Amino acid sequence: MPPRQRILEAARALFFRHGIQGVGVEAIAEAASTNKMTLYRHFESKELLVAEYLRALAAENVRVWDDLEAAHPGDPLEQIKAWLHSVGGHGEGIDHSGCAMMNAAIQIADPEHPGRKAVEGAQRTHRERLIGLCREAGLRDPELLADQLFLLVEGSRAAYRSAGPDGPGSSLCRLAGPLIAAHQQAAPVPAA
Amino acid sequence: MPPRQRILEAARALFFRHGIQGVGVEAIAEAASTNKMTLYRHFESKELLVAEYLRALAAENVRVWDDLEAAHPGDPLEQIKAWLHSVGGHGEGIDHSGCAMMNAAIQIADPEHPGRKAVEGAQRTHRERLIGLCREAGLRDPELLADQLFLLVEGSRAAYRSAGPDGPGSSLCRLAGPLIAAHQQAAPVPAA
DNA sequence: AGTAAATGTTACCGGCGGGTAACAGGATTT
DNA sequence: AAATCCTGTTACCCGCCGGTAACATTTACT
Repeated sequence: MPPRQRILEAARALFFRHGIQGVGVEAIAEAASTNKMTLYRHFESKELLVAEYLRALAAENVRVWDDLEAAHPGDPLEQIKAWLHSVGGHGEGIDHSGCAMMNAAIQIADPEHPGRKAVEGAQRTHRERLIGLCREAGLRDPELLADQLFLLVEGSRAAYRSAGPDGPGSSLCRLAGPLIAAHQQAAPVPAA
Repeated sequence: MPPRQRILEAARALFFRHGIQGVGVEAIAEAASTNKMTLYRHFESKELLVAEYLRALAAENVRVWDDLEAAHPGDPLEQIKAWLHSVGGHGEGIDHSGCAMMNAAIQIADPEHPGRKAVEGAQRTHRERLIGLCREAGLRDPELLADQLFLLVEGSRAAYRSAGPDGPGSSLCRLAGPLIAAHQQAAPVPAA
């Protein structure tokens, strides 16, 4: 396996565990079974390494969506549900890329950091894809529902960090289910 | 104003702008119109300063709830709506303490950090208070609705960081409104 | 084989950040 | 006025971290 890929993989694992600012380049190189020098032959600086790490994260994020589409072709509603299940459950097989994305968005305070564009772009395409799926599924108020689900998922990730795996974020499907069901009805919610 | 309070206030401002790891003790002291030495006479270490900063944040968080209760006595539903409005809108007058709480939860990777207990406790009481209000308001499925609102708000804060003030987090009230309305009906949501 | 490219190794630099020592000045109490 | 407490100032230590130089080593290509 080429060292560049090993470095990105090691960076990913360490960034997720200790935070972006919490890990030094030397630790990354060591975890990648190489040294600082070769790291700097592949990446100009730590900033750009972080940026590329985030781009890779974004790429994997869309890959998750593509896999879901391949698993449930022509069934957008099932894709949404499968996605909720893949980010909301606990145990193994969970997609943590979105969570890592959110961590990066918070840990990178500098608005000029090259990684911020990657994060913002990923979140944007993420949301648009969700809106598209809600629309394809023929759900009422697709934009509204998509934003609700989007925030629910982001909140679930945040709660995972602050309340642990047993917090309110663990029951994403239970929380999102009635929301989706409410948008499957033909009539809008009656006013109070 | 006593230096201890000035330091906490300066720390709060700087932590919010540049992140906890992004600001050094010297910058905090300088922003508090004092120096590093007096800072260390009031706080054993940066870790403990952070912990106390988070405790103060948690205290202000419950104060916000108390203010809401005082503003709408005996009307839990209005308290909830006012709270959503205070964290969801943009411009001035927004409560950023919860957002700072979430930032801290993500920026502090070390599970042994003394500030983590403050964060976890704050989130717990926060959620419990929300559940209590939903129950008092006579809403259906108060725990479910409370968790939905909780995640929606957390997600809104996260989106604020990754998508800016005009992202999906800006329309919290619009997103949460139908959710609350759905729980005001007597009959449960019909199965699909 | 021989050459070029990529990798490994060591040592180093400069800066910064957390934390402390020692002393000087100001305020308060009795 | 004396003693005490709190504050301000300066200087310093140590370790880490981002980044680089120089050279040795291996790999790969032809």
